[in-house]
Amino acid sequence: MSSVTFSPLYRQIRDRLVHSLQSGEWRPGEAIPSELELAARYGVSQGTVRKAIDALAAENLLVRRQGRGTFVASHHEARAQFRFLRLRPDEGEARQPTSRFLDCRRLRAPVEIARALELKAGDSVVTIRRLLEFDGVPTVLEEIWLPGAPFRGLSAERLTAYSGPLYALLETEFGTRMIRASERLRAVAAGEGEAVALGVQTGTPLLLVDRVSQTYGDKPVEVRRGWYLTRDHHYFNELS
Amino acid sequence: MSSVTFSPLYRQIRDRLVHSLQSGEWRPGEAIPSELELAARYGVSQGTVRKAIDALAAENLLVRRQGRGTFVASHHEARAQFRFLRLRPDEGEARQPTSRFLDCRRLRAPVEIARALELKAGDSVVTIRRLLEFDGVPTVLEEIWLPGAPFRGLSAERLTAYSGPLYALLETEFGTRMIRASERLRAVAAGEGEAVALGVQTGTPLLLVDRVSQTYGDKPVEVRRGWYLTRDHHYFNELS
DNA sequence: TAGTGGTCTAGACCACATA
DNA sequence: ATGTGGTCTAGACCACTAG
Repeated sequence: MSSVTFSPLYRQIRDRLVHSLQSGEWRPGEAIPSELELAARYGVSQGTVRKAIDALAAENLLVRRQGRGTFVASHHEARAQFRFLRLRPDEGEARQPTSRFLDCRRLRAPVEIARALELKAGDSVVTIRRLLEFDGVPTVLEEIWLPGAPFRGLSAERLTAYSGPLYALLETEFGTRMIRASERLRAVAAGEGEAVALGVQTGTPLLLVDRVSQTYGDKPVEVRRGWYLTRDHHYFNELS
Repeated sequence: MSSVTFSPLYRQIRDRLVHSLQSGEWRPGEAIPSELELAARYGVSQGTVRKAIDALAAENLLVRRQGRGTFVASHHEARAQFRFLRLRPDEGEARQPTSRFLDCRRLRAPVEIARALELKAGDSVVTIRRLLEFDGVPTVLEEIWLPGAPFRGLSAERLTAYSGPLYALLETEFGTRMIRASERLRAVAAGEGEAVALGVQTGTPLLLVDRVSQTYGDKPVEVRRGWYLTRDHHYFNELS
């Protein structure tokens, strides 16, 4: 086998596990089969399955729980709540924001959005605008873009009826799980619209956060732009 | 052994390896002994040493190179250059900035700095101000605070004579290696000083980055505040 | 060719959760 | 008591690097 093609067994097992996750064979929050069962199924040793699962646990696709089993990660779990929202209060514990939905429309994808979501120009997309409030204080204004097809039933009513994290809703109701995202941050001056929404003066410095999220297979399925008011909060990041 | 105290063998080996790194037994860039040698030294199997090394490689303290050996990570390596500088150009490849040192003074630690560095109020500290330029464009203004004792010989001349990354100099000349850092980001308006240094108008939105860096044993050894001009650059972050 | 890390296996035993 | 993941071992063989 040529060296550029070489892929160790545990990597192949990892990929088959991802395929099972992607196909919905095991759903978020559920346990996957035990290591010994999987070893038997794939005809490899337990150690090889273990290494494959270790890799997926490191990627946060699976969660190991000693004595209980290995579970498919879910945005409904408490530990996942702050993985994709890095804003923290300057003082005190991080708290769950409440979201106020301002808008939810379907339209044809603008060129920029289409490119980021790997759609054809003119394909249908859903756009959402919302305001996140911490303890009643408007702190983040967000503009979200999703491909229309996988989120056909998404509407303002559906969003308003739900109180948890958006990604949890998308995971449960539409079977699309966000597993990774990349963000680009900038400092900008608040425009008219942002200023009104966040209750600050035009020109106030805001943290602009552009995000592209991906699901299984590195497929981009969300584009998001957020304006963060960092008067009493900050964006937290660990470098290692 | 009570469950709160339980520490697996590979974890103990990991800690002994860290101790050897901290004591300078193996220096940045050098190879550590082979897995079999270490297994013999510690009286455990190769597999256990392997797991300990895997953990340290995941923490970026060691770097594995198949066929060659395992090496102590160093800030002199190309792969480390952008681990602690997350600013990237909006267009094109990331390039190494040049730094212009504005100031380097020794003084008694202000209360805030002393607390962050776990010093006694009044202990000696070194403070550095510098400007990072990308392709000649001033883009980051930084104010750095280091404890005085470990960096006794640090001076403006020493800094100016050196052209590489600051952490590489601190590692080589003073034996202190930064291994981890946490950052807090905010958007702020440029004050008089920042505006002049960066060549922008007062009030221009800037990305304010506050960092605390740690060396072995989670000991904080650097406090840094940076003002990032995000006109043509952005702060990049991966969420997973 | 020798030495290094990388993969894979088989088996024993430990820690933890649940019934 | 049972079943799960977690640890540890010993040994065989593969992939890669360097002399």
